[in-house]
Amino acid sequence: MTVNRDLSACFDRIASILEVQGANAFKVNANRRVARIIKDLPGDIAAFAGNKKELTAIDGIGSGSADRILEYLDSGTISELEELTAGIPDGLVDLLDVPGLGPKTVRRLWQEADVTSIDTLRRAIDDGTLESMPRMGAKTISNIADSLDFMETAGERLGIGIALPIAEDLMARLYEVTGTRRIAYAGSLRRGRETIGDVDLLAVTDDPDGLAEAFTTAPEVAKVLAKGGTKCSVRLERGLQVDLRMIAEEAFGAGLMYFTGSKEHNVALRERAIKASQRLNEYGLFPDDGESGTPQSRGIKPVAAQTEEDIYTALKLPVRPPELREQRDDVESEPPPLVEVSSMRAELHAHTEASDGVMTIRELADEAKSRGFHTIAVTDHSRSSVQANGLSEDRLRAHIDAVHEVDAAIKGIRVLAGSEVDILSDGRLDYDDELLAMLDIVVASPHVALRQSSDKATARLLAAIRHPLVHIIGHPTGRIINRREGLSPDMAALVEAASECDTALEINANPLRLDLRDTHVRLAVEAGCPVAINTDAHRPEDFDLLRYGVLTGRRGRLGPKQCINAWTAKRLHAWLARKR
DNA sequence: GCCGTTTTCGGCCCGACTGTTTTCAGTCG
Repeated sequence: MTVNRDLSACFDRIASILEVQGANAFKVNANRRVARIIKDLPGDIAAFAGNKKELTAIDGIGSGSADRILEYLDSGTISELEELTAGIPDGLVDLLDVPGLGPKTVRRLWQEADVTSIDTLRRAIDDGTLESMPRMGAKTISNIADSLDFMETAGERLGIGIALPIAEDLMARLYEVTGTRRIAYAGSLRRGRETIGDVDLLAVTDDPDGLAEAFTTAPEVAKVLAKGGTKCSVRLERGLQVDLRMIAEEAFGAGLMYFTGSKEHNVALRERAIKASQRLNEYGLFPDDGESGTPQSRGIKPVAAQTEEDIYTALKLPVRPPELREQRDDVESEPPPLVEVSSMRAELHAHTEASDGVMTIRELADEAKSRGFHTIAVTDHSRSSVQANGLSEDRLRAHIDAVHEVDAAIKGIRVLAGSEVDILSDGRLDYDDELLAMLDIVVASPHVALRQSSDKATARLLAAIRHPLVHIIGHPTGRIINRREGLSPDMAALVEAASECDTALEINANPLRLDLRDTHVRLAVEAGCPVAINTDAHRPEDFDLLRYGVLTGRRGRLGPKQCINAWTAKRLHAWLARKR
């Protein structure tokens, strides 16, 4: 799948160079769109080799892009990209990454001040070259310098597990401000993406100035980027940008929809509106009278604006949950029913102090019961996971008895004796079948050899999926977001085998993992294989991570019928018993 | 570059904020 990423980067680069060269903006966008399509493709782009017809069947990929994709798959290069690259200095495209610098400015910097890279830009600021350029005042130069400083310290996008609590804390603070009536988060956070670039907050308030003041002077704010009557933008100390938009209560739905995006979804909705002689913006859906000027500024009453549901309905479209607004489906397609946190009834992957958790079996069971679950599986690590205090065979036998004792003693929840068994690098499991057969549930997970080849990883995971005693494959790729790539198996082959063998693939809800990832979940859903959402709890508070797994499931179109944690106790236990 | 129930050309989403200049271009989302 690294081919997808590399090829996607090629199209992004083509777009960037064209942009700096001043090419038609729509041409630039078309290339960006192709880059995005390839990056989001759940399967390997190499599967399209030699098949132009299937490529152009994808919305957004035309004849020209298809040719360039085929050329890349055939030769590893795109001649057009090489020509474009030869026409500009190395490093020029990097300047587009500087916040506040766009293609027009980069072009001017290059042609008028001989700035061709981040380094030469820094020098041009230091030696005063920039000051001599027209439309380059002290404030602009100071902002560019700040951006360069910011880039040196800023890391990657923040994980949703960090960004969401930050947003919730900030929202709680803004709720305290007099006059605040409503606060919501939008953007990629609301769509449940695994990483977040910036946070969008929407507010309804009787005192916009007071709220803007409170927001921009909050203690965690490091820099105020913008402060206007309806929009403020700040950067927090840990680098996260937060935008606050103040909107009217009667247009809350329109604002929420607009700022939730995705951008591509918004474009699709606007195009839909235009076809119906309407105009859609963040203030509402308006009839288009053909006059110039914004409809809201001319006193035109919106057709819909109060809620998102009103707007979708007025556009004659099905209401789409935020997680499915990445524009991977046509806006007209009916979204399927999706899993919800409240529909989760079982936790099937959790640890106790026997391996690397902190709870006793009883404490784990009590915690699960307090969450309203009908089943909790005790799945401590197996013997090879030495770093996690994995259980020897003898310890596991004693542990099984201890779990069954708690199960007999506690009322209102079933406590299953299980194990998170290592899938060894060659696909064998870490315990003998005889011992595995004594367990109520087996979660098999890869923990070591996470850099092996795609072919080996596929064979390894297929062996575990097909093992007659395995119920669930835990965190199938072993990736850690922003830290470790993990395995890249042929996911299409895995979900097909999982479907045949009735083995569940896990969405590990830990926000550092989210593994399966959303695009993999979608493949699993399409293949019809069972999917589990587990928190992999080591501490009581880890049960709260469930929401991240549910968001990921929803982004993959996972419904409660296919999610084994949402099943009734009777159905789940019957399903587990079939592999015993 | 892509697209098409207005189809092979002509259009392609829309508004806020900033900085600099004095009416708007550029950037961003």
